[in-house]
Amino acid sequence: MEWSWPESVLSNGERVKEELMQGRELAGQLCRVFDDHKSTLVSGFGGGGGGSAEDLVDKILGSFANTLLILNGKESDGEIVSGDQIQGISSGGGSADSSSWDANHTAAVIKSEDFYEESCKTTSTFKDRRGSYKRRKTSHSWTRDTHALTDDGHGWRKYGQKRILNSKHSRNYYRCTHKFEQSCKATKYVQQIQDHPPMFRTTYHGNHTCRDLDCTSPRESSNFIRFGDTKQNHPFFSFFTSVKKEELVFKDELIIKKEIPPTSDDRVMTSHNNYSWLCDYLVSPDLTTFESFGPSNGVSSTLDEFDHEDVISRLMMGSFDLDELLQYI
DNA sequence: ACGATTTGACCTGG
DNA sequence: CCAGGTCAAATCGT
Repeated sequence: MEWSWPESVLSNGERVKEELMQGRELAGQLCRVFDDHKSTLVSGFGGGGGGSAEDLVDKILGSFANTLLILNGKESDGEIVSGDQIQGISSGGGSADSSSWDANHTAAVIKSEDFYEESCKTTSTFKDRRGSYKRRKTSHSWTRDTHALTDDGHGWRKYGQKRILNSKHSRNYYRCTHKFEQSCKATKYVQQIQDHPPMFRTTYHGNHTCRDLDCTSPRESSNFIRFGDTKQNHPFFSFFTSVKKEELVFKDELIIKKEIPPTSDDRVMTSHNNYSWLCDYLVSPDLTTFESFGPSNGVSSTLDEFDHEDVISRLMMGSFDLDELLQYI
């Protein structure tokens, strides 16, 4: 199918290139920052990190935001642009499915959904398909170790519990409260990995695409990246830096509330996919900007083979040839 | 009544 | 084959 980028995109190609080059440069700097914080990758972000990494990510986010806006031909000249606005822009272009971006990233989810759709179509076989799913192969997951079960600000609903081999404690599975209402694909599982002191490992999969305040951080008004906004408003950073005066603590299945000061050393983060977890934040599933040009408009022939995450990852790693990217424009 | 949790069944990837 | 991830009926809590 024939498809071409909007004229505004073509005329702004140079500016796109500039923005991306800046993003690449900043990403390179950020990578060096990460290297400096290898052992304590995440704790360095929050309280005692000095903020340099945050600043860099701010700038990178800004670059990408500007790029996306230019691509949309709706640049806003230095204006602070929130993710909400970006989504609004993108929704005008094509698919209104805010989860499509994420779907393109998470093969397992796609498979799962495909299967589910398939099940729905063949209603005769729909009944009793428990446990029928596609296990995620390449998990874009990250873990968070805490000494207590922390409230991460999202609405979770438990959907399963499992005893894990060679583990004293069973693993609890949670999905986003708004999984069905808003097709939010975020899941996590929590497992106690140590007794004294108690240590819990929470493994997150997928991003929240829901917009409910209960689901996004209740202390933040949006799950969307707020480009150009203060650091605190980045979900990425709020995850680490938001003040959690209240923490839920499990004790023999009894949940008690405990006042604790926000500590960063309590939060150890491990990515299972290098920087992809960061990319998940950098590119919110709701940022359907590329997608808005997408399949419904016939761009799929090009962009389907255009691994968004890979591109962003490579941009992050500074290994992407900008001309290579611009060929897609 | 309704939403959340529990729990055994079920299915898949490795 | 089996450990892990998910489903959904039963149960619980409000």
